[in-house]
Amino acid sequence: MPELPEVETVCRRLRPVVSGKTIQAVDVLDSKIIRGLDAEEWVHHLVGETIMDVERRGKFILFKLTNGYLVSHLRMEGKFFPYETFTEPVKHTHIVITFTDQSTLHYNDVRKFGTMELRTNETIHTTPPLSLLAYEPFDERVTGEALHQRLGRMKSRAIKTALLDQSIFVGLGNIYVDETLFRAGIHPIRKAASLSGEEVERVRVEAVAVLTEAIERGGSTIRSYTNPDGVTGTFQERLYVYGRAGEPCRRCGHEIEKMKLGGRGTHFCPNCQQR
DNA sequence: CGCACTGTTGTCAG
DNA sequence: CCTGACAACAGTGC
Repeated sequence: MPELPEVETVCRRLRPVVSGKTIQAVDVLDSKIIRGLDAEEWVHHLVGETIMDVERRGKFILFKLTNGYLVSHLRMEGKFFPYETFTEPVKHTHIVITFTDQSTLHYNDVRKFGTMELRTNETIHTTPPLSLLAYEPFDERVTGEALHQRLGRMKSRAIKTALLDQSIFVGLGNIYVDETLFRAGIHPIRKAASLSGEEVERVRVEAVAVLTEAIERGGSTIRSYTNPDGVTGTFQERLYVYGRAGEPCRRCGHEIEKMKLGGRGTHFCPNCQQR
């Protein structure tokens, strides 16, 4: 379920629930989720570890362990369900972590795109996947000037495609990139290199604003099937373009359009976002 | 039934 | 290098 605001919301929810707990057992119901190690070795490393903290880097969740980190990415539909006692896993639950106090944490993922892998304290930030990420969007090193320079080298890419590239800008996914470009008044198919410094700064400011507001509202809950983990955001009520094709623009009343760009559904207002 | 679509990203070919 | 297409998977809706 995740872009940066949803992942941040999950981290905030899980942090008080799992911090300080020690792993007693791990059941791997589908090993496809695990990367890098055999399921057996992976489980062996985890058992006995205490979760010291839950952090976020981009769209990754970092479980800080006594030794190293468990790095988790939810991709399209990954979810964590914490339970106070033993609970029968629901459909599409692939990993069950049992703590020494008998509480559990279930990883559920309908499409099985999500991943979990182990990293040491030394290598976590210097090896993929985290080493491939740009700075956090709230980092002061992310300036309009730096972004403008980087985008200026992308001869043929559309601005939307460039912003979805996590090595260029971290945290935006298909919802928030469309919202960012609407707020900045930039058409999604504009060539990244064609944006002026002033336009790039506007994009940066709006991206940070959208991400911040979405975090405050607990993220967006789009395809709203019930989540037992209680993570249901309300930011979907504040969306200007995503999922609003055919509806009137909240700013000018023009009909919101939807097109295909780089294989992704792309929503925009043809009046507010001129080419 | 068939096909398009879905909050992601790693891989591969040109 | 850069870029776009596609795959990984399961479900929903038309």
